[in-house]
Amino acid sequence: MLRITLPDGSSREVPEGSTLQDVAAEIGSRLAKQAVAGKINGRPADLAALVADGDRVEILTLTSDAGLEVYRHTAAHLMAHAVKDLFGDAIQVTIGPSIENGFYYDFYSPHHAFSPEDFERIEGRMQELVDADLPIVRDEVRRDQAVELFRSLGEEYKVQLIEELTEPVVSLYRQGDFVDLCRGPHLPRTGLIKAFKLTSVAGAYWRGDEKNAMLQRIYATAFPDNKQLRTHLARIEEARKRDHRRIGRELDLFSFNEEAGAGLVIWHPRGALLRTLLEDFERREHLRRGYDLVLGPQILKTELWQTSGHYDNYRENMYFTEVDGQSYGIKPMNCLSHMLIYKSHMRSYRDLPLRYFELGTVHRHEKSGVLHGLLRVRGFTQDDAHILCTPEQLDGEIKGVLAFVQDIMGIFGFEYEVEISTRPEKSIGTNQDWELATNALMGALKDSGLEFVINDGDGAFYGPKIDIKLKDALDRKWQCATIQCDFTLPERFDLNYIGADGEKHRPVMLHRVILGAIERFIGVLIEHFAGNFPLWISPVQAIIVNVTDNQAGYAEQVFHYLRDAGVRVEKDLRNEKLGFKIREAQMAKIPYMLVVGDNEMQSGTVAPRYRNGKNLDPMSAADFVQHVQDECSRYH
RNA sequence: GCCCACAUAGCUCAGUCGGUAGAGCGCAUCCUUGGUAAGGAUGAGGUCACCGGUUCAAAUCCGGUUGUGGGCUCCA
Repeated sequence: MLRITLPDGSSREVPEGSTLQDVAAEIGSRLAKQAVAGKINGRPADLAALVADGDRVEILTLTSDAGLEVYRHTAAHLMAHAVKDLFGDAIQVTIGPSIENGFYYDFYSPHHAFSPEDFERIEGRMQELVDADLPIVRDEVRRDQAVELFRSLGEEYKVQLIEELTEPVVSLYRQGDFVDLCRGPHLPRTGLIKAFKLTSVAGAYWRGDEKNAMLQRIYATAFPDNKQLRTHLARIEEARKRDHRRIGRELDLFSFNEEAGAGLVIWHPRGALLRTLLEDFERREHLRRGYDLVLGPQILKTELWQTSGHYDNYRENMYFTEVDGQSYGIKPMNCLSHMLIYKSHMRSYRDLPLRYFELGTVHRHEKSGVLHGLLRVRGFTQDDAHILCTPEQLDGEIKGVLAFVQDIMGIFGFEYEVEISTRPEKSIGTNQDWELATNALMGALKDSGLEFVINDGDGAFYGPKIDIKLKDALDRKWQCATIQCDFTLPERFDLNYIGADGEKHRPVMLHRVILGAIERFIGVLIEHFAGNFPLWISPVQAIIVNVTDNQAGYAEQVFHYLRDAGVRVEKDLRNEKLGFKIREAQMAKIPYMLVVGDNEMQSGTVAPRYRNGKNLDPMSAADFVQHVQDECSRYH
């Protein structure tokens, strides 16, 4: 007998030669049925794997992420099998991992571009392979044998993968006549895959390197049953409805125009108002926290961009213009004028920290393929600040920014993830600088009690950084706030201050944004609220709707009263039925509809209806102003 | 930038085999004065993204450009 340990700490005896499947059966018939794979001493393994005396054993089911991952990875093999059956030697298989909510498989297919029309055939073949219930068998062979095998199959990408492995023995998984190099584990039979769907096809570079061949990636998803699959697809459909590009058009917030140029936002009245409200909010919040408002020009001489290093490192992304033989660079970042402001005086340590804040509009020539609604544009406005301080002040300044970020995200109710990126291979600055800055960033995060992940070697070449990523409706993460230490600019611009010792010292610089780019932030904001903005930031807070023409004069009076009182109000006095006007206002997601009929006119009131359909008791216009003010102040 | 797809009225879309353009919504006018998510009638709107090619004939086929979408790479 063998003695094994289970995750709950209990131990169990099983006969010699037992597999994970046997162990599962030993524990319970239901577990045996639900098992998809397992772990032996923490390492993932097939159900067919043998257990040994003293092993720590865990059974994975579809209720765990790890189990679902195995399930989807097996589904990826199933899809590759089907594609190989249908397209044969014309294609080569490469890799196919499971991902969040699904999986993909990359194929090298130089002669056939997969299209959604192929999906049905591929799904059909997958179903046949499921129905055939093929056993999935693990096979371990020497590396050279594996190379030989895949070479004979014409699978050059697999050959390349194996040749780069260091292990003397590699594992293969076979199902029917399909064989794939794979670490595993996998489900024991193809018949266990229940619900899957191919979702999209896209190009992807081999190994994610743009110098390599372009492969074709088929995205798909798989769930334990059809109900869960349908739920997932419905959720994606729901998310599409809150796509900021769609809502932006429906609410008439902004547009793009082919004649104006790609990635250049055109703000319509309501969108421009929303943006202005955000910007006003930002100015207030920055002034409260000891920032100075500054403004720099849109274009600066090219020589200055050479001094800063942007010309050497960022030229590809910049727009240039030349007048009277003088070349200017249109600013892609706001730091330059901030450096010049610092340099405009002799600085004492008593002046520090200096916090220069600018809602700075920048232009960057982003690659055409990356543009995406408001979330990735070529012209945008950052809520940018550069903090110049002494090394001793660095820690406190970083904490101040983190607290700022938390305040603001709390006001909007955003979910976010925090990442810290450390020194990359190609970088400048001394080890001492990097250590100081990295420790300061990490220490501040720890002290702030924020959870974070470390991206080793992912920092900017000029310094480490903290990134805060918001999630959009489709669960994609978008970087908004970022805090970056910068060693180059104080150096390049020879910034200094006179310390208490009477000597010149180099200040430390922090570059930071809170919302990031206003455009991107609004994009995420739209999706977050599905266009139902909180009252304090709604471009239109209320709309007056009259029941008949009879109240038009009274409605006008109320309208002017509210507008004078600072309420962002519109009026709909058209000759339409009340229900029709309510419906339109509702679809425009306007928070309050103020109904005025004969009753209200006689009593000098309005009858507010909230966009969730609830009615408030009729109140005077003055009371409504108070009501709006109260609601706005509750939100921030 | 790369791969694939797409571009028809303000919006959402139909348009068969290449034979000269259609719907709903919206808009305008008129009727209707109606109390909380669509009242009715009539009408106007399109160089089928742009440029070129094939053809007797192009929204339709081919090439290019621009823009858009899904990804990859890159990034706020």
